[in-house]
Amino acid sequence: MEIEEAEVERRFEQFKEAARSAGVKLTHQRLEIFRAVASSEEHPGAEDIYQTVRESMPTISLDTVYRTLWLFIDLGLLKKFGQREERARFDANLAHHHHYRCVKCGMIRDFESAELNDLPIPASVNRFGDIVSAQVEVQGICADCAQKSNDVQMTSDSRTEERDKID
Amino acid sequence: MEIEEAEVERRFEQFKEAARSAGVKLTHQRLEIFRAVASSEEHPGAEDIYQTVRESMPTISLDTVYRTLWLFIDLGLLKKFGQREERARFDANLAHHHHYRCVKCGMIRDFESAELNDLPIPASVNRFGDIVSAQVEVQGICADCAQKSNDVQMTSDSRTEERDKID
DNA sequence: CTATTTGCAAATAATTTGCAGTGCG
DNA sequence: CGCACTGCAAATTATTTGCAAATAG
Repeated sequence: MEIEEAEVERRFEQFKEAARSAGVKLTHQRLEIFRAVASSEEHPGAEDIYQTVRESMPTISLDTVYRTLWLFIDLGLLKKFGQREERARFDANLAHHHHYRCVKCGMIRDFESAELNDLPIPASVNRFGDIVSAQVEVQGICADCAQKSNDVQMTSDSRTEERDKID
Repeated sequence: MEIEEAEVERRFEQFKEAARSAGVKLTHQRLEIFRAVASSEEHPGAEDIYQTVRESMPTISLDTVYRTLWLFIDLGLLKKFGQREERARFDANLAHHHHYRCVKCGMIRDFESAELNDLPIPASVNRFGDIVSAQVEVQGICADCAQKSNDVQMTSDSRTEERDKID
């Protein structure tokens, strides 16, 4: 279940470097939280990470785990699985299709592609289990959001507000 | 923003047929909820659907919307966007990669594929906006879950429990 | 008629926030 | 030694549940 030690170390060094150059403090909590994520191939949730880190650091709080994870994501040191889905979204299109989603506003649109319906899934995937279906998720900035960031142009620093709305 | 009327009607007739053969009652609420999802290309959330249906049916309650949506999904009349992510999950693998996920237990694993890293995204997708990245999501039943359902075999009807755990 | 389904209000679960104390750089 | 960071507890948001009244077939 664990990632190879060498890879964990590599991720870890890269992390420390990036954190320093971003000017964030390398606290014990942050190091442990990063290590917990980097050494798991489970795509753990916040609660899982909390439980893991607690073993070596019993006083850590769950909210520190959350704050730290979002911080790392802002810094590009971690990714969320899929975009953060704050809520369930529904689809009445039962045909095989693919998705485009805007990373700014969360807009999702379906599209069809016969070619993408028949993807060359590597044989190695079979080691995980059966394959039932597969589809493509495309991420981008939708036309509306591109428009908006043009409007705002250099009139203000929109970073803070963006973090709220999207991820 | 709306789906063509003909397509909505097609989905709607298919829905009524399927609901009848599943023996569920075709209440006014259910018809309106289905119509709201089928006529939107927004992949609306439960709250969005609630607000839409309320316009024609002001006394409907949000929990009816939820119950109805999950019912439709059980019946295969609707799909959720992505699998229902009940919580955020994190990934320290920053390289371009793809995902396998078990639809039973939610297990997620990364895999690499140079071929899938360069997908032929149809040009029509550009109408939505820029493309930043794209990856493949494979769904299946993982080896563990396949094992388990073998173990249980015909000893009991596991349907109820499954609904809890997965979707 | 009568089992389903609904609306309401209260319960959960995941995540976020305000605040005062703590420790990294 | 100051400001970023942390822990705590309370707040919020999405979703679920128990129960009595309403209704589809």
